[in-house]
Amino acid sequence: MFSKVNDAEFITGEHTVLKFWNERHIFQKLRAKNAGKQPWSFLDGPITANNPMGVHHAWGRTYKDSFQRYWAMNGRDLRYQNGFDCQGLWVEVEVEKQLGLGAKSAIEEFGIDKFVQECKRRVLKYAAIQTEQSVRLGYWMEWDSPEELRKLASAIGTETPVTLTTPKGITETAPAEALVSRLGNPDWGGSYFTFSTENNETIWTFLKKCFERGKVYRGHDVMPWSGRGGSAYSQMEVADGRKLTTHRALFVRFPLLDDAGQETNENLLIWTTTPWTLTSNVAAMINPELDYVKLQSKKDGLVYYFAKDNLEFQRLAKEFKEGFGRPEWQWPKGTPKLKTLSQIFKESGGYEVLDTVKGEALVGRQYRGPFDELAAQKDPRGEWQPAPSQNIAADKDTDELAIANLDRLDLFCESLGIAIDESNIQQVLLPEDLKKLAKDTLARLSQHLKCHQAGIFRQEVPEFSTLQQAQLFFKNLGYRSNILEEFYLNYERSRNDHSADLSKMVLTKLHEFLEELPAQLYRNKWRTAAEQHRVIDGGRDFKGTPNVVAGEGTGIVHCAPGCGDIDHHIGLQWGLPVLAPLQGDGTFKSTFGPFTGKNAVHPETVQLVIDSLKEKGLLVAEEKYPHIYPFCWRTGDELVFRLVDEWFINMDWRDEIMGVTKQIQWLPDSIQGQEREVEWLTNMRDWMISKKRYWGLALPIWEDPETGDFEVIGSLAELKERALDGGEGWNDFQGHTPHKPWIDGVKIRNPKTGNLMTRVEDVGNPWLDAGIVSFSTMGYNTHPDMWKKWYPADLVTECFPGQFRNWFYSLLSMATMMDGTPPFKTLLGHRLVMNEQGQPMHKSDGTAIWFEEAAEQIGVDAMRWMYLQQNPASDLRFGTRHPEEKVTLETVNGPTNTTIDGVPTCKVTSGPADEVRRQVLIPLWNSYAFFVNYARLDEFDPNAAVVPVAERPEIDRWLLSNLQALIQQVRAGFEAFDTPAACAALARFIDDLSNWYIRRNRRRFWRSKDTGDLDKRAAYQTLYETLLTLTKLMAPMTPFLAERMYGNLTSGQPNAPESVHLCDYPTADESLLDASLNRRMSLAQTVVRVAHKLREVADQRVRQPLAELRFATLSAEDLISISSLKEVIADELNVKAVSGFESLGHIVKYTYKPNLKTLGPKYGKLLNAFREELPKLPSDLLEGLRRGQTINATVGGEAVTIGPDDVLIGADQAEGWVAGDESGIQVALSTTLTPELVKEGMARDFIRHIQQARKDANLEIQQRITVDYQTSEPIVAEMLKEWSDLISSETLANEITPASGLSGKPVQVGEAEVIITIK
RNA sequence: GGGCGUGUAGCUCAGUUGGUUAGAGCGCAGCCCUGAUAAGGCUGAGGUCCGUGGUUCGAAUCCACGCACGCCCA
Repeated sequence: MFSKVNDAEFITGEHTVLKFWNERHIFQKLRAKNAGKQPWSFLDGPITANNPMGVHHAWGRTYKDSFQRYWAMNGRDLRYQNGFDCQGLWVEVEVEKQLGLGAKSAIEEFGIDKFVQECKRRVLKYAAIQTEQSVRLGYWMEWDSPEELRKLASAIGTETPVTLTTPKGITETAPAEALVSRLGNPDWGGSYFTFSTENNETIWTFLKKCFERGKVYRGHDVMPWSGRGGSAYSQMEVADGRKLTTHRALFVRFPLLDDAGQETNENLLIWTTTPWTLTSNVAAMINPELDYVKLQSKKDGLVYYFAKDNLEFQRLAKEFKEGFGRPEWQWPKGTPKLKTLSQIFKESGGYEVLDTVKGEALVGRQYRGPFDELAAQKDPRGEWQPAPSQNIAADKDTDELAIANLDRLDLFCESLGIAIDESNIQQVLLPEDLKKLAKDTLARLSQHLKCHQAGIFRQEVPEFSTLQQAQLFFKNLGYRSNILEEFYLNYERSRNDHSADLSKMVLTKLHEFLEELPAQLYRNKWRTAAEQHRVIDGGRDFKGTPNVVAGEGTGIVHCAPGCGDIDHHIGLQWGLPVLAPLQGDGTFKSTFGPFTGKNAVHPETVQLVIDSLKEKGLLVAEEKYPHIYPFCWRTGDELVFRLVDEWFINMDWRDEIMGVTKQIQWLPDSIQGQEREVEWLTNMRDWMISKKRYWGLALPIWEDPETGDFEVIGSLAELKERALDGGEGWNDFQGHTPHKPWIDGVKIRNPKTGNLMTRVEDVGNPWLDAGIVSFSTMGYNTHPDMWKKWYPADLVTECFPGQFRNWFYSLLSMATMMDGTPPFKTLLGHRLVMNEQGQPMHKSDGTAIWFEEAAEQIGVDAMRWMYLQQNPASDLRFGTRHPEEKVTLETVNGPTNTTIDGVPTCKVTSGPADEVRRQVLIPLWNSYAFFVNYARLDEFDPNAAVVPVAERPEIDRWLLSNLQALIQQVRAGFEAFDTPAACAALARFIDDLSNWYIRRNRRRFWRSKDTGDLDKRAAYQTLYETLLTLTKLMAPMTPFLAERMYGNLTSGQPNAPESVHLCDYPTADESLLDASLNRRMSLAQTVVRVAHKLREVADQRVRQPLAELRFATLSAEDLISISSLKEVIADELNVKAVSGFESLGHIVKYTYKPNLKTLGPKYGKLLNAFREELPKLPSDLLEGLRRGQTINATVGGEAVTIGPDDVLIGADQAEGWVAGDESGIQVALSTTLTPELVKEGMARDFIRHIQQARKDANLEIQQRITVDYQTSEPIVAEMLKEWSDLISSETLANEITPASGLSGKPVQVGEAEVIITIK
């Protein structure tokens, strides 16, 4: 017997279901049921275990859970392993805050070991929290018990043994560190933690493979650096610490040199706010498109170049008046307004503008640097770390440019693609040949440069389109030979002067140039900074705006590749030497003469720079310059940019990764994931895998401090062997996880030198941790059979913006290196969760919605449906958090007014969730409630003899047929990872069920209980079957609601599985699928829809019966189809008669329009004539078309043949009828009312009002009443004479009596006003 | 600067190989239905289909150029 169903109360219902699952161990039963069957492999992307979950995490987790539930119901075996991302700076930052540690040195004082244990503790704490939240979402995974995780968290860092019970029921007793290092291993079960030893060790395996292929190398990068903090900062941290400050800014001249290397009286004028960086100057950057003035100072006759716009530019004029964008950032008192350059030169004796040139003209000019006397400037290599030399060799081999012996000019020409020999060299002079020569030369230059690029410069080589462009490129590269110039001049001359000698000269110079080019390029590598000072193109940033602009400076920017981010990038592009002046503590290195040991940002250092420049006569002017500058948010010190050593993986095997990428299905299609990933792979740089921090993967790189030799170790076993074989420190390390600081004590012997090798200090990039999981979590090293079973994953899913270069990238590249295969078959990406206005939600302004706030206010089923129905390619506008409205949440553990992390809980509203409830969940629930509540009254027995479907009424067969179609659609949706399609199909079906089937069939359920007729039983059985199937279909999507409905529908059914999630997923019964029935019903629904519209037009409410509806169709078949459903139509529309006609010509005026789609191809240009003339053809002729005949007519003066398909027929207004049409079906509705019809309409109104009154009075369905009414209209009594029996039986009224003195609001019965009361 | 994508109703978005009167949901206005329904249905108002030019009998759709926005890259 079913339990009575009341309001849905979705959220408390979810709580009940959670308890039910828990108490009955449903998840465990599901796993047992499918154990050992065909696997379906899902690989979870690790969630950062550093904060509680927000609603944005729930989207992906809903996909993950729904697909797993779907495949489990299809009998597949699953791993159910969740993942936590545990290592990295994000954890360190939070732990530092928590412990009040201000700087890197503070961490070291605190103790790296204790710090690392704190990081583990935090991760375990949040893993426990996220586990609880995920359980609330209904996310079925093999979860570790949150209590066990908390137990480990509190014990970490102590030696006391702890007893851990794992999800697979194994108990182990050991110190927490040892237990934690093994979390997630296949024997224990439970979530994987990327800090586990297996995860870290598998990354070692990967890095070893990279090393064996010669891909690991040491390079460098320039990072924001805090001297006192002793650490590099991320962009985010930098943004936090910005402050307004005043620097001593300098205008400095760099004397330009002539071709012979002698100083001229011309100078570049540069400007800097960081004087200390001048010590490491290498180049000067200009913007080639900008105009530069050539200005002569009257004081000493020196000539200066700087941006023309800067001469009169009022620098910081706006900031002087308005400040720097924040109220507290006003122009500092005592700092004078900035002078224009014009003013500065006027004050020192005046100036004269000699000329204006484009920046392009300066490119390649050499100059004398401001601190060339320093040893660092004379070091031939600077800090440049060449890429592995074998790469350069390899690239040289691919240089296909055949530089043949000059004696065989013909061969050379041939290599350039010009067929010619020396005997007819005259032909070279033909303009076409010159053109071709120029074109081919440029192409060859591009190709040639690309071949020699590696290890020398990084600038992308364009396909040169002009010789000037090529020349400029070479100048940027510091190419100093004049051969190119000569070639260029000869080429220009030969275009006008066709002589064989000149022609030969062109080819000779070209040959010489190409021959010399590599030597020139490689020579640059060994030139000192002092020898290489030159003007270069400053390039553009990622937005395409030039790095160098006129305005604040001089339009010439001094470039110190070891001291600035842009400088570094541009420097690498053009192959400049990199001078790194600073040590880790922010002081100068020993190669910087008088600066050695001085702090870069100390005022004394600035003074020293100024004094030195003055002495050399290079200081043009000095000023106080206020600006926003980054400071260390911990120490308050000014940040500097510092060159740091980093470790890289050379990604020159990108083609292999692309090959793997292309074997994967990337969803959704519209996002072009594969193309994006391939594009990223095409453009990406080498992978920087190191980070100068404490908590993370210990990079398994051991270095010989003397020679710089390094080795990558592939496993702890290998390390142990090496450490015990002549190394040291293994015994002290043993018993600890391979993290800093413990691992750092292990040393190995360099077989080449016999020196001890020490591990590099760095930790790893955290994307290594996440990228290895397709190997580590499936046991690649330790459980190879298991790995073979589960690899590759059938699905991974993740929020995609950003992941193409993060997780997806690391998964793909690591799998390519490890196994050469795709780590997953399908990737389903989804976009971001936004607020209702489409804006991002922020933690800081209180608009971020926490998971539990949404779960306990919106309901998890509604949330899940929202995610699943959302197009994954679009942002989801989830809802709004109202930070000012605090609320108390009723959770499964009782009321709370804070989130799991202690934030006060606030009101959350969501339009989309309301809609889901209104359109899907409530109609479904109401359908279910309708069934259950009538079935209870009727004592319907689900086990009663089944009425064969074939014997059930057509509408039952229609519903069941539609249900089979639905099963197919939902299955197809899941299998294509297209949940929106599945949701849409379900929503449509639920609408049909509720608003068509149930509404149409209500009366079949009302008949008194002892009737016991087959028709009624058929109705119950049809609806029961449908609802039960729906619960199974929806179980993966709305697991709670489905479980509740299923539980009640199957109560007292001993053979039914105890949970909907233990059922098999429904399979369509094709024998019940009746496409023609579905089509017929859909036609009838069309007729009904049109007729409803017509009632609207005629202003006739549905309760008013009408005499007749007539319809006509294009095909006889449709006419029969609709006729078969006449009763349905009549009843639905409240008309007395429904009749089908071949033509409605007698009551309807037909309109004919040309079907352009079919006529277009046949008659093309006549179409306009068709449009005009066809409707005007004689109506008897056109009528033939309606009967399916082909007619001949004259259109546009031409004889044409028109078939029935060539016209579109519509129905227009007629007299006494209203008429309309849709999709070829014409419908006419009689509007003439007889007194009988009017009275019947009144009766229906009367019933309706009584029913409303019953409802308002909350009467039970079966309760009987008496009715009083009062009216001044005699027609009411007349109506009742005829209709009181019906009214009484419909409303369970014992009597209907006229009365007087009734109070209450009169209601409309037909035209009459009546007061009706019930009791 | 290069590549990719997007531009359709107040908002969010569909729109098939080019075809007639460009659709849906939300919101707004009105009406209707309802003894399962705190739901639902219908109608209406609301459109320079980003702009310009081209191809075509016919363009939201195809092509070219431009504009705006987004993403990726350097």
